[in-house]
Amino acid sequence: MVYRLSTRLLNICIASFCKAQQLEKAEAVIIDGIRLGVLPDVVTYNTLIDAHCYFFGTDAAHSVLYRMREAGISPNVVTYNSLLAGAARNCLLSLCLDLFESMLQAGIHPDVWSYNTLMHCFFKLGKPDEAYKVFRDIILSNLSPDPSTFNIMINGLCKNGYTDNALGLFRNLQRHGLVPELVTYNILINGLCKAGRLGAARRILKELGESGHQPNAITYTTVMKCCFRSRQFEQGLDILSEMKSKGYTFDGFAYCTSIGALVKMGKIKEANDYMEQMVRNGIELDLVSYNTLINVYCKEGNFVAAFNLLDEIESGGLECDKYTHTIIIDGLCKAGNIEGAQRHLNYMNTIGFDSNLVAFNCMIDGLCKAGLTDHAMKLFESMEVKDSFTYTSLVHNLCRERRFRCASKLLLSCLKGGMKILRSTQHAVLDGLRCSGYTSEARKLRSKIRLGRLLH
DNA sequence: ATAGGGTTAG
Repeated sequence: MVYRLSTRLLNICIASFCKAQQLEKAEAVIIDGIRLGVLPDVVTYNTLIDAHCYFFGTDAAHSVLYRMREAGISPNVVTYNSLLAGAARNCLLSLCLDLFESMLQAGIHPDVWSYNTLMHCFFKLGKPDEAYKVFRDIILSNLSPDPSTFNIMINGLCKNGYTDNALGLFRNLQRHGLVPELVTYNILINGLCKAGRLGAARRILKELGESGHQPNAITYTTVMKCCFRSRQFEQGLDILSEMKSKGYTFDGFAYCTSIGALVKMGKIKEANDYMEQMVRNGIELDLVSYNTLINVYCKEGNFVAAFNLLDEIESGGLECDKYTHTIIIDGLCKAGNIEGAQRHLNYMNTIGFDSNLVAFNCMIDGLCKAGLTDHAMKLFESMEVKDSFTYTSLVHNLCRERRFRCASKLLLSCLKGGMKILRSTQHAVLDGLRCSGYTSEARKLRSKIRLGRLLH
């Protein structure tokens, strides 16, 4: 009895060190315990494995598993679930499947958590059919699905483009008398909104209000983002002030959503206020937050501060990504520093981001606006992938320079690539050709545009 | 455990 109690205490102690990411202290406690005659048990090792998965990855966790077996302790379903979660987090599908296999071979029955994790992994890798098979297995087996099963399903269906199925599953739950959790509502509202189904999203939001759940900060951030995404800026700002006045705590997500929208609206001063508040409140900055802040600095022309943050990212052990570089390049272009932008673009290419389409688009647009159209054309020709942004910048600028035949050529290759381009852009080219006397060219272009519409 | 945040043209 005394022994069991001690092991429990040992495990509680180890769990708190693991949670604080002090794994060497956890190990030291194990050694002390052994010295005192208190041996680690399966819970001890499971705690360690879970923490290793989280902080150091699956390989580290597997070496703990090895030590566990050496110590003569057999893994159980919890052990495997931790390993599965680690593998799923890193999208290591084949590892997930291997773990399932060895679990079965060891005679350990997977539980709902195991299945949920596998399902989530399939969804994350864009394999909704496989995920659905797992879901069916849960239903057909004598395990019963838990609320997370449905949340993972609804989220996965939304993320993979099956919004209607997600909505259907949600309604099915309600028909069976199950009360959806707040998470479920949040998942569905976000999914519907991203699919452009604003009416349905609003309906679910209303139902959430009638459900007895209190919306949380995530609900507010989600809905706010929905408004901004659909360019309903005033409504988004209303939700922002409601969130503030109701005393919700802002985390990095809420701040970044608000700051990003304010920058887009040109409210740089307000964006800066929120930025200062965010830092003052001690929000730990991750890469997305850094990028958001760098964007604010760029848009207010404070490139010293922007580049300082760039250094801070790297010295803090994070790595700039394509967003960081795009924000810098676009910022320099918009501030009229074309040479600086070109320099950063070259630098970006040398460090391996040479297929950053958005950054190239920003550079093209910047060159165009600076009147360096030929330079922009050269860059355009060197690009392997182009999209409608690329074409729109160039076509508009060529029209401005009254080079309508060149614009027409580009417009055609854009349409031939199956890319959508605004009617107003097409009309700019057509009208330009007509007004400058190229009537037959205009006619030809118009019929080709019509043909293109039929084909795509 | 499952939910929310960052970049470009007109």
